[in-house]
Amino acid sequence: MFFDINTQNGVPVYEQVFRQIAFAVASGGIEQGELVPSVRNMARELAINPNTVARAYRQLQDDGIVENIRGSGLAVTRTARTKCKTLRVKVFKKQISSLIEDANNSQLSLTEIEELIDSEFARLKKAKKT
Amino acid sequence: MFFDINTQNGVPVYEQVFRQIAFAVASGGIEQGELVPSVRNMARELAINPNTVARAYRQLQDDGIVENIRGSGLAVTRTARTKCKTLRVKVFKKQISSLIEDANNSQLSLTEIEELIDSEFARLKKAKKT
DNA sequence: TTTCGTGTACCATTACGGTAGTACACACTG
DNA sequence: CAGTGTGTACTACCGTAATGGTACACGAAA
Repeated sequence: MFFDINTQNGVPVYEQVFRQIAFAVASGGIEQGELVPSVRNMARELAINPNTVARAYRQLQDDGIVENIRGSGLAVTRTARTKCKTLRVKVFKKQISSLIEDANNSQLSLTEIEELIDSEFARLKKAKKT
Repeated sequence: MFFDINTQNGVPVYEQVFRQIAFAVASGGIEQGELVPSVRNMARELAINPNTVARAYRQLQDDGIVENIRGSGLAVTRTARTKCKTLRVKVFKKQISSLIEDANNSQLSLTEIEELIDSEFARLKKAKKT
């Protein structure tokens, strides 16, 4: 399991841990029923405080991605993979919605916004080919 | 000139002042060459600290929307209206770019992202009609 | 039972953003 | 020149988010 933590980019460490676990689950890097690394192991490996890891794990529990097996650790739930995906979609919807709304509230028409997004996609697709 | 400040929604006060001035300029509410309300007047009117207003004004200067006429106040620049628009577009591009990139980095394909955005637009257009 | 490894709750510390208070330099106006 | 109104720099305070340190409760394993 490879994780890398960047403390310089403004994204909270616990958030990075959360995302990377969720990503590993979604992409099949961790199977259902499997235990995630213990709070302390993970903390040692990443050279961060156990409590920071615990915070990420708590969030994973709140979202139903892992569950507490008392005395053993945290296991990936049966529905985790689906949940990761729908959760991601949900978050994205919220973000895109508020972004568009903001833009529309400050002198950008829906048409203009659509054009800007289209050109961004064109850029990305082109970049991917190379 | 009507401004309303909301201290409960998490958006910094200075940011709200900045946006509302920029919006007023972009929509023609304040003409070029016109002076914006003085730091102290604006502060009194909104019942906030002059320094908070000053911070917003400084940002407006940095973006070339107003300029300092020593002893008189801050005047809307000749190019302000254009600048407001291009600035807004620039900000939006940056936001949409990082949003899409993030999503694409976590199990969402470009195609899926495009579909999500499309459905969001459909929702908005429908909402606008009513 | 004893030992060890789980997660977790609680509190302290730190860092940072936002805001406020004060004092200053300058230019217009009379 | 005197007085008033500009913006601005400097400093300090406050709240909150992020992280770290410690102690606890519980279950598995020997």
